[in-house]
Amino acid sequence: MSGKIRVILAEDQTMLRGALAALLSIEPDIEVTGTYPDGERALQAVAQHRPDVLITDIEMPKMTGLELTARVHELYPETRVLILTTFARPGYLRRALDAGAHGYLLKDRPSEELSDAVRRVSLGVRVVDPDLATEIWSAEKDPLTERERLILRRAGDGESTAELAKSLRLSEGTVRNYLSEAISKLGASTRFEAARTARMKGWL
Amino acid sequence: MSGKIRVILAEDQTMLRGALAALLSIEPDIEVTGTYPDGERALQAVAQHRPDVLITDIEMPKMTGLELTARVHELYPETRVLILTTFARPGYLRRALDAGAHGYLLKDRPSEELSDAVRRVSLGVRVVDPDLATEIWSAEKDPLTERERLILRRAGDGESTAELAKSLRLSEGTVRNYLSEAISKLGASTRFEAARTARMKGWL
DNA sequence: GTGTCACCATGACAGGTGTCATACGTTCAG
DNA sequence: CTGAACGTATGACACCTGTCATGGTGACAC
Repeated sequence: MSGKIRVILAEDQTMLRGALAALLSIEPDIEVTGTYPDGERALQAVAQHRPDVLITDIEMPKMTGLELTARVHELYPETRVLILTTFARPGYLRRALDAGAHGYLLKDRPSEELSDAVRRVSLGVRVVDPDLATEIWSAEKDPLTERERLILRRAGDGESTAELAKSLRLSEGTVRNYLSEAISKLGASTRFEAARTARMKGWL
Repeated sequence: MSGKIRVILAEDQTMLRGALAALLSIEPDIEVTGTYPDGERALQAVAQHRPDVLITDIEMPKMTGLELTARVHELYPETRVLILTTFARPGYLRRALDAGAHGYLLKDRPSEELSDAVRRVSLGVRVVDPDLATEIWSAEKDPLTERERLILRRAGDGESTAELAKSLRLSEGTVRNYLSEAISKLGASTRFEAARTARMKGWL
């Protein structure tokens, strides 16, 4: 056989990051090559070390786990991606799979499942939380366009119309149009309500 | 010497619970007696096993870590309590210390610090995150009046000016005045920003 | 008793927000 | 090739929001 399964870990909470590394290092057939607190650094590390498996959180600074997944899948398809997240949102699962993730594991699953999932993902087997897998069929589809989603996310974080317009080099009117569209698609009545709704569904 | 330090762990996120247990079990002088997903069960376990140290999260189902700390401190004072939480809020730290906690460690600290904190706490030494310890003295006082706090909280949850006015039997102008006051007291520029700030400081 | 403060109110104003109608270029599927 | 969907843009309108000035009440403290 080809030696240990080489794993890189991306997770922003430091304590959890260290603890997961310890957990995985116990396994004789798994080797943790490195751990990183954000998507950007994890991506660099994947480029350098070409691990067998990348375990990544979704909500992280600088680059989300979903973006990271897409990049890794595109640039280094030999590296399999296992998402490890708190969020049991069908929207996230769908986007993770679309982005090329091989596994989707929840943080409230037993820790014993992690090494198992790593092994299976490293062999190219899909590993998806069974409850979520069924839910994904009955879930509504994200009605937002890429642009609407981006703008709604940032507006929800408190950026003003003017700031958004400037930083995206759009007119303020255009920004308001996108928000208006998003608001009506989500049945909300303000940008903040819309952002909350979308977040809950996992669309941001 | 008196053998290993016996530890009980209370943490609701299953994956983290398992990973922390693995992390601690690596240490030759520490023994994890049991791990529990909520405060009630942890309390029972403390009663049974009388561990040297109880590590507990704050936000947990059934009984919060702060309640748990108070009970354990009262009933089994030989068991030292180490709080392990995401929240760097002076308010939580103060309440934890008042409840009799011996340590307060943040989840974004390096995982290496955990076993160290356990050892020190087991010896009766206080272990408090240094940044937080200073902050607790300089912590600002809540500048909001009762009315401002109430209205800001509900506005932050998405209630509109009109809804607030109707349900509180105030004029819309009055509601806007309170919000305006709160916004300026908190140095914010919208009601939502103000609500977020206040929430972060633990004032809502 | 005279301040001070929380509470409540009104009116007015500037600026922000959500909506609507309309339009143009690009891309991609049929 | 045509239409649909998307991203972009403008202008105009009604309404919402935050601010400010100003004033009234009652409670409590000095």
